[in-house]
Amino acid sequence: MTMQNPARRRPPTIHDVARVAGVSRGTVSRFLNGGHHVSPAAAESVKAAIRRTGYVVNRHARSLITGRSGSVAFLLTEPQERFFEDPNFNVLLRGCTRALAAHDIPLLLMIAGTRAEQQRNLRFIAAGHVDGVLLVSSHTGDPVAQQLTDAGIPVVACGKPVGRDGTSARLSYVAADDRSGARDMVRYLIASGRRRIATVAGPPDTPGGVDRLGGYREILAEAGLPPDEDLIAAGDYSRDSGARAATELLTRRPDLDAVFVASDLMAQGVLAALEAAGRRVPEDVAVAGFDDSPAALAARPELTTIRQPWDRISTEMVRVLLAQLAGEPPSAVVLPTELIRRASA
Amino acid sequence: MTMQNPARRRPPTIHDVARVAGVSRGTVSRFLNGGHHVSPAAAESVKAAIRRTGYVVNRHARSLITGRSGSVAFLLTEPQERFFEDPNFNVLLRGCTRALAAHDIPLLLMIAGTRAEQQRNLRFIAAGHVDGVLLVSSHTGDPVAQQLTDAGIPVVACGKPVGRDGTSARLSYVAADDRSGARDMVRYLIASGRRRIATVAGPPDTPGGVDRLGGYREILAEAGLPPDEDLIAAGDYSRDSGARAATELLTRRPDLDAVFVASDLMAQGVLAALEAAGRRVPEDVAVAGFDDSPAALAARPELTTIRQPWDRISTEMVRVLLAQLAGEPPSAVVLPTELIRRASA
DNA sequence: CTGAAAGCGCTTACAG
DNA sequence: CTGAAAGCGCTTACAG
Repeated sequence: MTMQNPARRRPPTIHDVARVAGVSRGTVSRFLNGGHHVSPAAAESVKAAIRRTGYVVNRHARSLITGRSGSVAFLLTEPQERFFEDPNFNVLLRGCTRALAAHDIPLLLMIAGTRAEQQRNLRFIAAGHVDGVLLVSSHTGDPVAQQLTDAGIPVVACGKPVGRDGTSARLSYVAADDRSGARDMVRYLIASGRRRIATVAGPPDTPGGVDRLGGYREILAEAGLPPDEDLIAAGDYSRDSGARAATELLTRRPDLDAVFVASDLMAQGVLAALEAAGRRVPEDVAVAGFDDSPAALAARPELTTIRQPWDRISTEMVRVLLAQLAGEPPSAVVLPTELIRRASA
Repeated sequence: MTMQNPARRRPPTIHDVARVAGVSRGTVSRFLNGGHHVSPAAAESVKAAIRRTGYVVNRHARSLITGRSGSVAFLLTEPQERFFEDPNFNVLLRGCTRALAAHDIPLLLMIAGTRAEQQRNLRFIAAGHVDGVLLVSSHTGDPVAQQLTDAGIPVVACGKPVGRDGTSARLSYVAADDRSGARDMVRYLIASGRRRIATVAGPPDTPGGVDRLGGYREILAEAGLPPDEDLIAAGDYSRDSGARAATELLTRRPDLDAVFVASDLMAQGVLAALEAAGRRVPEDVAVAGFDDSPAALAARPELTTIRQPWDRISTEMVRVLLAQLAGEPPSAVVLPTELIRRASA
C-alpha cells in the first residue's frame, strides 16, 4: 500500500486557483460555497481560473472542516440471498444512485446480512463517514433503523416499517400502497368471475406480508365472500416457497379458482405447482402477482400483477433524505400502485 | 444543508486517545498504522484507550494527508437497461462489496450509461476520490478504461476487454473462460446426438459475443461438421433479441435440432420462439444457455447451461485491484466454467 | 522507541 | 466585498 503512481501529478488546489485569479484563497472558497460576498468581477476571474487550472475540490479537506462527508449510504440489511434475487432491488439501487448523482453525492453500497456486518457498518456510519442512510430492510426484528436514528443519523427506509412504535417516529419512509394494490387486484379477480380466491401471502413480519393480506381480506369481506383460512398460505418471497404454498393450497382447497400471490417471484412458483398439478392458467385457475418485476414477464403465462412505482420510490427516498440533511423533519411518503393486465388472470 | 444534528456530539479524536493513553499523538498514529516503532507497553495502553474512548479514525483527515481515499469505485458503463436486467450483475456487485468490506474498504457505486455521466464520474475519479476502479463495461467503443489508465488510476475490468491493443496492456481483467465453456457445451450437444446445431451469439463487440461463437465454431470443425452461416444468428443479450434470432434461424434452417445460446436470458427468448413454432424442447430441439443465472432456473424447461464462477470473479477482481494498489503490476485472470445439466438439453 | 512540529487543502469567523 | 489567520484530525520525517 505504499507506492504512488509517479505519473499521477498532484492536482491543483484552491491556492493555485487563487493565484491564477489574483484573489485570496478565502474568496475562492466563498465562490465555491454559493458565491455570497463575492463581487461579480472576482467571481468571473475565479470562474476562469477554475476552468484554466482544471480545479476540482478536494472533498477530504472540505469534509474535515465541515464535518460532513458529502456521501450517502445505501444499506441493505436484508439477508442478501433473498433480496439480491429480487429484481426490484436493481431498479431501486439504480434509481437511488442516479438521483444522488444528480446532486453530486456518491452512494456507498453497504451489505449487512450478518450481525457482525451490521455492527461494522453501524460503526462506520456512526463515525460520520456518511451523512445519511437509505435503508432497505423489511423485517421487524431488525434493530438497525432504531440504532441509526438513535445515533442521530438521518435515515429513510424503503417500505413501511412494521411494528412502529412511538420511539421510531423519527424514521422517514417511502413505500408503495400495498393495501390499495392488493384491494385492486382482488376486486379485479372477483369482477372476472372468480369466487374461490386463495392467496399466498408474504412473511408476517414484512409490510408486504401484512398489508397485501389485509387488502385481500377486506375486499373479500366487502364482496360478501366468506372468510376461509384454508384459502390462505404464506411464503418467504422466494420462488420455491410459492410452489410449496400452492401445493398446500391445492391440497386444502382443490376447488380454488384463483390465487393472489404477494410477489411475482412466488407467483412463478405457484405457476410451476399448478402446472405440475395439471391445472391450466388462467382457464382453471387465475394467478395474479405483485411487483411487476421482470419475473412477471419471464413467467408463462405472463403475469397479471400490481406495479410498484420503483422509479418514483427511489427518487422520493433521495428527496426525503436530502430534505432531512437540510434540516427538515422526517416524513412518510406512500405512492400509488397500478394494476397491469397480462395473460395469467 | 446547514443544520447539524445537535444530539450528535463530536466523536473522539486521536488527541483524546493520546491523552487517555498517556502518550503523544504520534505514537497513537504509529500504532494505528501498523504498530512499527511502538513499544509493547505503549501499544497496550493505546489499545485500551481506543477501546475506552470508542475511537474511530477520521478517514477524511487521513486521506487529506495520505492522498488516498481508502475507497474503491464500482463503475458500470454498460447502458444500464441491459446490464441491470442481468441477474449476474447482482452476484458480481454483492461479491465485490463483500470482498472489499473484508478489507474495510467502502465501495462507491457509479453508473455511467450516458456520455455525460461518464465524464462526470471520470472527473470525480481522476480527482483522487477513489483509489481504484472495478470496471464493468463490455463494449469496445467504450473509452473509459483507456481514460482511467491514462490518468494513472488502477483499474480491473470484469471480462476480457475486446480489441485490446498495446496501449491498454496496463489494464487488468478477470474473466470466465468463455471459449472453453462454449466448447464444452457444443461438445456435449454433439455427444447427445445433435447434428444441426445452431447458435445465437452475443454482440460481436463483446468478449462473450466473440469467444463463445469462436468455441462453437472450433468444436463443430473438430467434429467434422460443416460450417454453415445459416445456423448462426446474433442477439444483444436481451430476451427479445433471443426470440427474434430463433425465429430467424427457424426460417433459414427449419431442420435445426439444437441451439447453443450465448446467454440464459436470450435462451428464454429462444424457448418462447420455439414454443410458438410448435417445437418441443428438448425432444425436437435442444436448447443450451450460458451463465447459469437465475433465469436458467426460471425457464421452462430449466436450462442446461454453462456456469460462470461469479463469486470467484468478484473476489479475484478485488484481489487483483488491491494488489495493484499495493504496487504490483496489472494481471489477467481467467477462471474455468462448469457445464450444468438440466432439462433443456 | 517517542515527542514536538510541520503540513495536507479547505472553510469560516474576524477584522477591515 | 475581501484578506489574513486559525484550525479541522491526521501522518510523517526529524531529532533525540
